[in-house]
Amino acid sequence: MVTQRDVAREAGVSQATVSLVLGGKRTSTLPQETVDRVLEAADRLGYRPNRYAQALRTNRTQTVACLVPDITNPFYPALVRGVQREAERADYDVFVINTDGTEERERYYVDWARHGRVDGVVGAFFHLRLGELRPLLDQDIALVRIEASRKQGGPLPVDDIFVDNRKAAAEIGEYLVTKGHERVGIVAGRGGPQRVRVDGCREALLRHGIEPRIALDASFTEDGGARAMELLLNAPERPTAVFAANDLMAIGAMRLLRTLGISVPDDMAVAGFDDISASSLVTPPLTTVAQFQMDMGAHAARVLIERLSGARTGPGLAHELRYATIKRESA
Amino acid sequence: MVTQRDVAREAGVSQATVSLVLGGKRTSTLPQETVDRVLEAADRLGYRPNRYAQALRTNRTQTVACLVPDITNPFYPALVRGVQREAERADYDVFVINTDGTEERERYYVDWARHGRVDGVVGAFFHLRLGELRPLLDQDIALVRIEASRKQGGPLPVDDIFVDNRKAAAEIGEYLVTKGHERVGIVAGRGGPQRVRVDGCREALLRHGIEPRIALDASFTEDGGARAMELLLNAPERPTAVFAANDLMAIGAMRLLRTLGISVPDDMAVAGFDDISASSLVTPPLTTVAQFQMDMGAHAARVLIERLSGARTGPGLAHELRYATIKRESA
DNA sequence: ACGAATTAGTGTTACGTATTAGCAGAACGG
DNA sequence: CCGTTCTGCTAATACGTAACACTAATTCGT
Repeated sequence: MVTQRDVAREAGVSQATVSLVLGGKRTSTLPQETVDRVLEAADRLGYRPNRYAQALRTNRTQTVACLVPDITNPFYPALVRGVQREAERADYDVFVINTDGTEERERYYVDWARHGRVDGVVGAFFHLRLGELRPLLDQDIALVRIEASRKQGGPLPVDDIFVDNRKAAAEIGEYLVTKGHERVGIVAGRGGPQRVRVDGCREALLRHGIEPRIALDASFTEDGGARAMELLLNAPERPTAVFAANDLMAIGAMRLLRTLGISVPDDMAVAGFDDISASSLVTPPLTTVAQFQMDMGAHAARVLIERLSGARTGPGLAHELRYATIKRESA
Repeated sequence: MVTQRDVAREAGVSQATVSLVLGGKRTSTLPQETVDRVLEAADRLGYRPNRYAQALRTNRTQTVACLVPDITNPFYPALVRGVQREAERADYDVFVINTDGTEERERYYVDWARHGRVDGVVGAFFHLRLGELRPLLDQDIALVRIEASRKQGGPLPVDDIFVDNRKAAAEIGEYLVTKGHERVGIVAGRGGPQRVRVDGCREALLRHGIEPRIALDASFTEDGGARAMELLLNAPERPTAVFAANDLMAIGAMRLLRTLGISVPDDMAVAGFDDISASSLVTPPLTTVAQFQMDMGAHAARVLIERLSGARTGPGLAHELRYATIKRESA
């Protein structure tokens, strides 16, 4: 392992000089000749800075954490990829952490992040509120959140990246109404961003005098979607359309409908949310809301890195990103 | 930030003693009373070791890297999750890196890993051979590879985790034959694990006197699958069944077939490989080979950590993991 | 009773880097 | 010609930890 001392010996200067040259600081305006000599020596020996020594000295780790509920949830890989792309550009490494969307693990990893392993965090939190994230800021760790609705900005330097899930869900609700549906069901999991989606859709329907029947299931997976769908089917006044708060649940619902011989969209229209890759592949293809996760991750990382470099200061901003309703054949 | 010095002051001992106690080494068998006092002080102050200082001192980073082509490829998230689960258990953090399956990026990140940021690497390499990975070993960085076929083990301490893709693909070939198909096409991308899949299926077919027509496309995506399928359709003696070397290509092929009004499986049987989550959701559900990616990742991480802890030594082993052919409705 | 062995620690150092303080010599001003 | 200001560098230090080499006090063996 080549150190600055080795480079210094090779170039006939001191370690301090090597550090000055490689640090790139113009504080002590070294003559070009010396700079060249050092750079050439470093290159010849294949010098690479020891990030751990740098971190110990500077308290900067060139590392960020990306906290997501579960990388195997098809919503998150693209988001993570976006973060990684921008982080790589700025020479940061990325720890990817799964919180499972549990409060315990969210807490655990916020605490973990507080203890010097990272300079900043991009996180999608299901449980933790700003107050509980504050210890991060106190430790001078930058934080960008991925959110499902606009949070009112306080004075803290926490940026939010969000897609207006409420509005998007409302758009789906409106769409179902324009399609002539008068009895609409909503299928959702508990917690996470599901709540605002349910609310948004419901509000839109109420504006048209439609009170949707809402079926919740503990888990927002295919099975959960099927179970919740079953609840709706067994209730009196079966709906003619259903909005599922995410695509997995929508697909689970569609599967149940198929086994029961209920045709989609003729007997039951189905719409989802997220536009996971499977959504365009199922039969019929799913009407849903796309969120451009890669953009979200990339934007989050850019903002985080601006905070870290000092290019961005002051209270955090809410960055609204676009969505798109994708009308396919299921509704 | 609480350091050992703070704990030492609180407990009325020296920093060296704190290090001994927390290091857990029984070298100098301290009396329980002192141990308790130190532990209690550490707990009271909320001491957390500074990993960067530890790394600088010990050359051990408690960090591993997981190199995959692309986290947004549905094959990899579960694999990554498996790695993370086992790494977390052993108190390692995980850098997740996307190589895009390009030689340039694979090289770049092998070089990156050589420079002290990680203790070990779990990697799925498309291009780099053992010789090019050797620098890692020379730097005493452990390496476990994710492979698609058994590699003959040399003396190097590199473990391979693999599923016998050749055999699995052969099984699909056999299955198509038992279904009565006599003209079979194969659709695949170039490079990566696709080659052994193509070979395995082809060999099985040849054993039954069937020479498959093979259509390659540069990219192993849906679009690539559709393009390759088109080649097969335009050729004389159109096949009655097609094996796609991964599910994305199979799904792309099925999509094209649907637009052309060719019924699956009646006019054209389709089989894939990987069992990505979308495969069970498409219509008709796809016959394919499941690989239990989470197990692969977890096993890889366990082996890696055994290497790091010294629990495993000597030449690397090839660890064969199970697969399962999943017969659904598409073939 | 006395040397040897054990116990219970401590002092010190090194890891590789960034940074501050400062030094020797040259250039400069008057 | 002497004091001042640059220029071009270096010595020293600190970051937090692990581990080696010690020591002082106690216990043990015979």
